[in-house]
Amino acid sequence: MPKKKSYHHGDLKNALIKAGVEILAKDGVSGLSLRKVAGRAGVSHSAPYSHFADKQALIAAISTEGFRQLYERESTVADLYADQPSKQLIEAAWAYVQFAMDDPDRFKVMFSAVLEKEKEYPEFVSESQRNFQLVRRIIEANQAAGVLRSGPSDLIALSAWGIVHGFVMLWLEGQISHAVLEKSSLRELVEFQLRQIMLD
Amino acid sequence: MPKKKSYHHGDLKNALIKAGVEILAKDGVSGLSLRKVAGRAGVSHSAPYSHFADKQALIAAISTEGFRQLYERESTVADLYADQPSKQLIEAAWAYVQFAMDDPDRFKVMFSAVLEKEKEYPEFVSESQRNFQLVRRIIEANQAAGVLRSGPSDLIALSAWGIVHGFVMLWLEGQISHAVLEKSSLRELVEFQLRQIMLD
DNA sequence: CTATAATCTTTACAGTGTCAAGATTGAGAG
DNA sequence: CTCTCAATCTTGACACTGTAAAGATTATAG
Repeated sequence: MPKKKSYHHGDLKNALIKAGVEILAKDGVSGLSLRKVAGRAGVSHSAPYSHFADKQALIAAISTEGFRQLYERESTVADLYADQPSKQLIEAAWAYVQFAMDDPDRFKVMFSAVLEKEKEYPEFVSESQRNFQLVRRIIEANQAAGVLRSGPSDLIALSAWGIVHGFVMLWLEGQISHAVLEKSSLRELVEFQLRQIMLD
Repeated sequence: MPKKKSYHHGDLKNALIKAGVEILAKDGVSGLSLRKVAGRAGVSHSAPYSHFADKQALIAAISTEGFRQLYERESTVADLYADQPSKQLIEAAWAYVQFAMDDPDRFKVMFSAVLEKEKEYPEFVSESQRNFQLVRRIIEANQAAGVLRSGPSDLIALSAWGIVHGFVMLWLEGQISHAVLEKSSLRELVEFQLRQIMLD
């Protein structure tokens, strides 16, 4: 890990991503500015432009890194419960929710960056597709075990992802009333949501 | 509708909300600035501060108005198919998706404004709760008709809302691959998603 | 009719993203 | 080893942003 104090930073690109994640966690998405990121990395305000075309590009890089870590967590859980499909499904969903709650603002940014920049940020696209393929594998294991209905696994994966993602989003935006939250823990709620698409 | 050209606008508050919605549709969420909104309403750049505490407050008002219109649409559909629960459910979901697609940026803003400002924007809270109660009524009708599993209607409503909302969000952020979209129309996809939680 | 409060304008300031020009330096060619 | 050049970083500038303070205008209540 180079950390000399010379004119050239050495690994500024990654340092900026890291600084961005930290600022995101501390000041939220509205507090994320290029200049603050540069400052935190100990570099002048327009140094980032040597590594990123614009602010969007930095955000895309942060998002990409986020998807990498998400995959790391999800695949670990998936491997751990590879022999118990239904548990695998629920624990993976729970890991997803936890990931979102660990750093809500980064999570939001991950899903508000790209739109149709598929051409501009190919790494982001491939990383997010890798995550979807993992979900799909989990769904197929559950179909084989009779836990989920048969049918096109990509569409069912979309359902499973959608139900969990939708729940997380509604939770993050405070749309889930206290009345509901008092009755059950978040963990129980997530499991209940998923069980809606699981066969008895 | 007063539209005189005097010093006092007459109905600036609503004019600002309207201008905001228009800018949102044209320039997207990143193009929404208080100054542009003021300009479009034909007023100086800090006139909005007579009606809104800050930019967040304007956004909250736009969101609140959005939820009002959403309720309008949803309740119309719900009334129309009141005697066919399963159709009522699917058409309501489809109306939700269409609402999001009509104006994606406004839809996003509606779900990215409040967080825990429950105290600061009570109208927003009550309006969004009104929408949830409507979903809940639809769910209860479907439970009574044996279309949905029995169980706490608030939790099942959360599932239904979550699955549709999650789908919309993933769609809006380009997370739904072309491969999936080529096989089915959006309408078919939405119906497929919902059928995951419906009994056969 | 007049005082007051609401509404709108003007002016000002600190932050922001971005660009252009220049300074510094690491790495390869000779 | 030295020279050169391209990559990297800094400085300075610009237009635009949100927001606060002070002043102008006017509707309306008393």
